[in-house]
Amino acid sequence: MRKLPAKLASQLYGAAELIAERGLDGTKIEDIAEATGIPKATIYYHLDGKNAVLEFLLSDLLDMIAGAVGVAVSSAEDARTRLEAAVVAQLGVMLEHPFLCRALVGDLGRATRLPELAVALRAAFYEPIEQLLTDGVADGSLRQVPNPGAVALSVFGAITVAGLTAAVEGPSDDPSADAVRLSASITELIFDGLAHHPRRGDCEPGDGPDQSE
Amino acid sequence: MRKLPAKLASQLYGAAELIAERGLDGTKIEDIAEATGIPKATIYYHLDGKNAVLEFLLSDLLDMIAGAVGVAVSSAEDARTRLEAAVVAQLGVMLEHPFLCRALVGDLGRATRLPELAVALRAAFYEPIEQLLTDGVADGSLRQVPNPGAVALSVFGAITVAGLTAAVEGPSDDPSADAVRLSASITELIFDGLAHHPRRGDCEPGDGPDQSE
DNA sequence: ACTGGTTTGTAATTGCAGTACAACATACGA
DNA sequence: TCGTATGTTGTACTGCAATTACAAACCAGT
Repeated sequence: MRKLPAKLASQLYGAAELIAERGLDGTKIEDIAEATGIPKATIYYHLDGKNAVLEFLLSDLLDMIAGAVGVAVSSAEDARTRLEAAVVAQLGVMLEHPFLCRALVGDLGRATRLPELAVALRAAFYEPIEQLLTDGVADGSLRQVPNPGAVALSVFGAITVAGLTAAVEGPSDDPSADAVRLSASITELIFDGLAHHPRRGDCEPGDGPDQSE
Repeated sequence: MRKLPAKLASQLYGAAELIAERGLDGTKIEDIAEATGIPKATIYYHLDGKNAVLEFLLSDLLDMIAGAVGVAVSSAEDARTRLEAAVVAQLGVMLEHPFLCRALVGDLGRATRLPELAVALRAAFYEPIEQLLTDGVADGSLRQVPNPGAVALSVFGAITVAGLTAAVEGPSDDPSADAVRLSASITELIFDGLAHHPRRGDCEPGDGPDQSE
């Protein structure tokens, strides 16, 4: 796993769509060779096999996500605001790279079984959120919940599943606009929930039925 | 895909742990034969191949989930209450069958590429939630959101990711107690959100900071 | 031109899924 | 009891595709 020459790296992306479409199993090394223009022997010279191709592509995606989220998270705002920014950032990268996302979903199992990727996955998706939730409690922008771990996981799930689904459903014309739209829905859910309650600040008891519970 | 004799079906479960551990790729048909005690030739007599083994195991899991959720959903309560029950039901089944869940995560890609399973997946996980959200708006127990589809997807993601992770992390001594605990965290998130706000009914403006937005 | 890394074509080699088939078992009605 | 249909299983075989081996270029830099 030496560092792959840049030219080859860029050619390898030509295999992303193929893998996304058919899964790694359904993709022969020969197909990858043909799609990328890199001969089989050369692929094997640089990479350890088919898995390594996937690993390369996905770790790149995860790095991009981790990077974008990292920027979003390190602003000076309160945690709630940074969480919103992180969601937009994460979805932005995902929608920007639908094929890689599809490949990720399609070979998630393999990905989690490749140790490096499993770590990168956590780092890209889960850890920033977990951190923001605890930050939010500290700076008062988010409320304290009884079981932060489980909640962080659910938030992570909400964002990631929505993003992956959107990415899988179809490449969009304007990924970043879609990312903003989608993240608005998600943040509304995770901040305000689905129950009826007065919005922050206003307080009309007539707003929702209040019998039960 | 005739209907597999009950005895074989039960033996097949012996392969779940193996597949969960190593993935379907890493599991040879011979291994499955050995683990289940069903000879290879017999497996091929009844099933169409390795994928069919996974398909059998997972469709069974999905049926169980769909069944349990179906019961939870069809009570006479309001949608919000039924959604809580559905979450408990879904998590209950998942935690009851950690190996199957691990196999599901591990071979999600394959699963979504097997048409029958893809449908069963939607039916077990996503559709009941989507339905409950619209029901909830109708009966007033949940509020209307701007983009119901995206929100349903996020709710689905929140529940499912939390459940799968819990199932993957390790078999528990008391699955149903864990399911209740976990579902409490999740429902709190999806109903009340993470922002500070007065709980339904009470209304102290001093409760949360109110400057921004 | 020499050396050490790359690149690539062309064979092997290997492992495993899936298939073929024959022998055997079991059930059940005639 | 026999015959037939259906299931069970061992064994050998086929075929595909991943991986490896290797030799012949190629391309710096010195």
